[in-house]
Amino acid sequence: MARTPKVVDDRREQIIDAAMRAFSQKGYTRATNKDIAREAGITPGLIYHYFENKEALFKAIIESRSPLRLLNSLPPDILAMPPDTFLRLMIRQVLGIVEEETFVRLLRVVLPELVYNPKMAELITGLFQRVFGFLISYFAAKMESGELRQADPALTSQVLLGGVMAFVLRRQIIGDPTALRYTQEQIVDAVVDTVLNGLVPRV
Amino acid sequence: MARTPKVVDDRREQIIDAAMRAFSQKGYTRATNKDIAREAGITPGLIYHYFENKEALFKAIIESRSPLRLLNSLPPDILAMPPDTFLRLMIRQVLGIVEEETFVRLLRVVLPELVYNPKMAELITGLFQRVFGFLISYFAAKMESGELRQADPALTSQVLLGGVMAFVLRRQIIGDPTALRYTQEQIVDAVVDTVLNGLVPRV
DNA sequence: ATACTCTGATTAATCAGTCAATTAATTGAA
DNA sequence: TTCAATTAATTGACTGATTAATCAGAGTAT
Repeated sequence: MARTPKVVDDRREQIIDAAMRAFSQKGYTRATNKDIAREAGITPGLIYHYFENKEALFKAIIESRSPLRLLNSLPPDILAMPPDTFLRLMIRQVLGIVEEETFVRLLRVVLPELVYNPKMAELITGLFQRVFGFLISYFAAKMESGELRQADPALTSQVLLGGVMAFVLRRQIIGDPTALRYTQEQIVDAVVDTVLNGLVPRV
Repeated sequence: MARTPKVVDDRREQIIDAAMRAFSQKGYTRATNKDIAREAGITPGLIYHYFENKEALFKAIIESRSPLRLLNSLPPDILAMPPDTFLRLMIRQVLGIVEEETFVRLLRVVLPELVYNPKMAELITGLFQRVFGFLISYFAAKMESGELRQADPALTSQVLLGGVMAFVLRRQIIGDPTALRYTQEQIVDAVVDTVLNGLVPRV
C-alpha cells in the first residue's frame, strides 16, 4: 500500500519535526533514516523525495526552527525603561523562550554539532552577536546617562546573559535536579538582583 | 613487521591520548577505530588488546582525565580570605585550568555525549555539586558574618560560576572572536567587579 | 493520461569487533 | 653465556551488521 490519502499535507514539515525529535534524542550520526522515518510514520526512501540527503535535512531543521522571534517579541519602548524593569523583562522573555520544549530540543540538536562543525559555530556566533549587540547598546546608553555606573558593556552583557544561559544548560541539558528546583521567576530575581546591586552590602 | 621494539612503554595511555584527540575532533560516533589507531600510530586491532570495546575506551578517557585537581590546587587558608581576594583567586584558578588545552579537549569530548547520555549527565552533576558546594559554603559563611549581604548562596554561586562557564563555552567551543579578545584577567575582573559591586552606582 | 507521492527492495560502503599468524621480549635450564 | 620455550604485543585480513542513498514501480489525485 502506498500513500495513505492526504493524511498529512505538509510532509516536509512533518519530516523536519520527526528528524528534530530523532536527532535530539540520539544525535545526528546515531539517528538513522529508519528512526526518522518511523518517527514520521513514513518509509526511509521518502525522505529523499523532500531532502537531498541527511545533511540537507539537518540544515533544514536549523533554518526553519531558529528562534528569531526572541528579540522581536519585546515591547518596542523597552529601551527607554529603567535598568531594573528592562532587565527583568528581557531575562524573563529570554528564559521563557529558551526553556520552551521546542527550543530545548533545538538546543540538543545544535549543541553537539557545534563542537565539531565550524560552520555551525559561525552561525551561532552571528546569532549571539545580534542578541549581545542589543544588550550592549542598552548598557552603553544607560552608563552614559549615569543610570548605571561605568563598565565594559560587552563584558557586562556576557556576564549577565552567560549567567542565564549556564543556568539553562544546567537545567535543560544536564537536567541537574538542584538547578531545577528554582522557578524561572526566582532565577530572574537572582540574576537581576546580583548584577544590579552586587553582593557587597550597601551602606 | 610486528611490534616495534618498545617504542612506547605505556600503550594504554598512548591510545587514550589518541582517542581523546580523535573524539574531540570528530565526536565519539564519527571517530572510527581506524582514526584512533592512525592517531596512535598503531593498527585498529590493537585497541582491543587494551580495551574491551569502544565504549570502554571512552570511559577510560573520562576517568583518567577528569580535572579533580581543580579544588585541591587552591591555598588551604582561602576560606578565611575576604570576598574580593577569594573570588579573584578562585575564578582565576578555575579559568586557568578550564581553558587549558587538555581540559578544552575533554570538554569537547564530554559535552556532546552529555546531551544524549544520562549516565554522563549524572557524572557531571556530581562534579558540579562538589564545586558548587565549596562556593556555597563560602558564601553562606560570609553572608552570615555580614561581609556579604543576605542572598541565596546557591543561586549566587550559580550566577557567578555560570557567568564564567558560559564565557569559556563561547570562547573555547564556539570560538567566538569577540569573546576571545579578552584576557583571562579581564574576565576575572569583570565577573568579580560585577557580582560584588553591582551595576547600580553606589552613592 | 499525466504528474506527483510513496514504498520497499536493493546496493555499495563503512565500521566495530574477531582472530590466526607473526614478532619481540623474558625466563630459566644447561 | 646460550638458546629453546614461554608469554605478551601487534598486525592485518576478515566478518557480520548497519546504514545512507538509489530506484523501479505501485498507488493516487486531477
